[in-house]
Amino acid sequence: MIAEVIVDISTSEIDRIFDYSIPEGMTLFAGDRVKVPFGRQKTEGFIVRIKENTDCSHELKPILSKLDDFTAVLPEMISLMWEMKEKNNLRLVDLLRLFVPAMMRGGRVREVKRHFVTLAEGVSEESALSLLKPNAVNQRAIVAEVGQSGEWAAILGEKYGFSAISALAEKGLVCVKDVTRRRVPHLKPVPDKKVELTAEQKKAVETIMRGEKSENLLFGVTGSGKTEIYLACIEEVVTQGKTAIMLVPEISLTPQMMGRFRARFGDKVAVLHSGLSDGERYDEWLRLLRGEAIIAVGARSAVFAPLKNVGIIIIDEEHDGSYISENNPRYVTHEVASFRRAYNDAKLVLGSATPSLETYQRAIGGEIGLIPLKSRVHNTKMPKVEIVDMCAEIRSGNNSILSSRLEEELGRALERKEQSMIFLNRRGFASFMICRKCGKVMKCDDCDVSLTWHKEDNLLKCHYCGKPYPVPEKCPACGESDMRLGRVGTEKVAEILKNKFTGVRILRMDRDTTRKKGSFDEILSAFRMGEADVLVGTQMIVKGHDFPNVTLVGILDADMSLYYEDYHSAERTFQLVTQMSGRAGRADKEGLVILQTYSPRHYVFAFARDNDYPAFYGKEINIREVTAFPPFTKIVRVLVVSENEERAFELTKSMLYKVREYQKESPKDFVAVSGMKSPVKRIEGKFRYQILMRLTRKNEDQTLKKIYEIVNAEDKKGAMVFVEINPQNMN
DNA sequence: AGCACGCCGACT
DNA sequence: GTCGGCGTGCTC
Repeated sequence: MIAEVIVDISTSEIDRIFDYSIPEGMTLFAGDRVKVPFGRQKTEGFIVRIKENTDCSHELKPILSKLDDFTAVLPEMISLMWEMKEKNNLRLVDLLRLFVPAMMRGGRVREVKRHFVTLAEGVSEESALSLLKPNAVNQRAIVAEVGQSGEWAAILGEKYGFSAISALAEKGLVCVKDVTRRRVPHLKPVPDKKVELTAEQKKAVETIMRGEKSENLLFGVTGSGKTEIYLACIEEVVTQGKTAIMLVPEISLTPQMMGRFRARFGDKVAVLHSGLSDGERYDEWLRLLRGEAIIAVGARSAVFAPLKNVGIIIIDEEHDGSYISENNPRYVTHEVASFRRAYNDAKLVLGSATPSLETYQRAIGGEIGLIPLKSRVHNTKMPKVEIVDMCAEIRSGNNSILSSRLEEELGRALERKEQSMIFLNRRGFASFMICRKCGKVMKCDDCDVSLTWHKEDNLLKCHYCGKPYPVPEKCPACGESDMRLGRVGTEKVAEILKNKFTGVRILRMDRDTTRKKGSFDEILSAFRMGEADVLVGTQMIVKGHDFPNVTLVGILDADMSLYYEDYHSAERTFQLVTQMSGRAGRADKEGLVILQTYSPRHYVFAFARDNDYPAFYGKEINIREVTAFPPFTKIVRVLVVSENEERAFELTKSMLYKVREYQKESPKDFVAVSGMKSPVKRIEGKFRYQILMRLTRKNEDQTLKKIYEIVNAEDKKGAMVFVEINPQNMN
């Protein structure tokens, strides 16, 4: 027999099938990991198929050995691998690596064996206690603690002394065994208040499980009880003997939600997220593969959980950017989930209060089901949102980042001894140009997308059509000469607050203050405990935890994401304002949100203030259609990276020429094609050039295939080429 | 990714 | 005369 093997070396030239002969007496399956001779060395590889014959002309080398005592990659995942290669032009090894915990590769798996103490066979807690003298306090305590379930010797020894354990073992009352220790991620179970579902929730569960659509958008605001619905659906799936995957955004892996899953489903839950150690991740993964755990909860990579017979996949906060992997194997969690849903004939649930335009469009169009949740479970009121015109502030002489209105309300909140959150909208380092007086932002005439400043040639450029514009000296709208590139920092804001309000206690949360592991939770819990009056932070304070004592939320420079140079910006801003508003006044107190902006009349803010997603959607989708942006088109970026600028340039030019040739052949498949330097021209000493195009949806699969062909045919020596579909950021 | 084969400068 | 520089070519 012959095995098709993908060798575990991540290079494009080697990323193809190599045939090996299977030695007599070795049983192997597709998905097994094996050791193989490769060239003059030995390497690990993945079997992707077993077959009878080979097309290979020379003699095959034999497989040396099987690496694990289980099949690491499910047949489903091998199908998924081919699908993802076809759709995204990814390397097969990179995909296989995604399916398997990093720790397994390179023969680094070591099972940790530890002494585990249980009651000896035929010995009950009572009988053991009756045999022990009353003064053998430690031994009696150990017996009581070991009870039915057993305990680790290390833990018992620390509390009661190791001699007591050995004494008990000597008497034959307990049994000490070497057991592979499971590195369980520590999760405090939260009391699972299993409440009766409301009629609305019951109906939602019914529609998800037995409705006509197998994919549904669960559309409801924070506090509308989505988690209850998820739990109920999973419970039902589990009683059917099937498994479940629950996905949450990376940052909102709140201990609360995890805790509720653990409380409801106990050991049946395995968690998979980036915070785990390699060992923990491996153990949890193996429990899923072996069927010891049947519910996978985690961030985007958990969508690859090695579960058979999946009954339901849930993507909570489906609009969240963390569901899109931006590096090496680039993938969109929804697409993977959709594949697994179909493969297993399972249910797929997308949950959000502010769905991505694409998802909502699919729901409205009837492609997937739409389940709206209207009522908030605890009947809390949505906060009042006030929009403050920052240009008016400047005109009236206030040059501070804080509007007088926000300052006033901050003072009041401090007096009332209530907490406030100040959100600073700073993302990426792309700089747009804004007039400090009238708020005019420089935009592309053709694309209605704000222009980005390119440092090298001091030009403003459109990232979608490549058109360059000179940097204006005066505002073209009002003639003001104070045109600036927008940018602020949390440190600065904290400093200003300290000067304005003496004695105010401030916590800062951004990339800098959360670098250390665990500091994220530390800051949040300190704030919850009331150790500070104001929390100043970036993106990361938006999600997750609710703080019952927060009644004021300030959003500084809400436009920062609005004029961020991509077409998503309005959508992102809406999501952000909505979520940030959800932080204010969640309990019995009414909340206030002060939203500072240079463009107070922008439609996003009105819709966000009224909490009217459908209206926002209606407006935004119309703009996308008129301007030919996703979801009506697909944006494709071919990024060329090389240490040699000439090489990057030539390669880009050559591919651009071929793309243009193809565009001439079928012009209807393209909206736009352009080639230019990447906005950030040099990263880590490597020059970056790019080809940007927008494809119409009708023929996108074929057009993409053609683009992949062009890229793959190119001789890429001395350079790297990446093809990105709908890239989130375009540095 | 490795590791060999291959064709040009400073050393016993 | 040889030892070794790392350029490029191949791996079932």
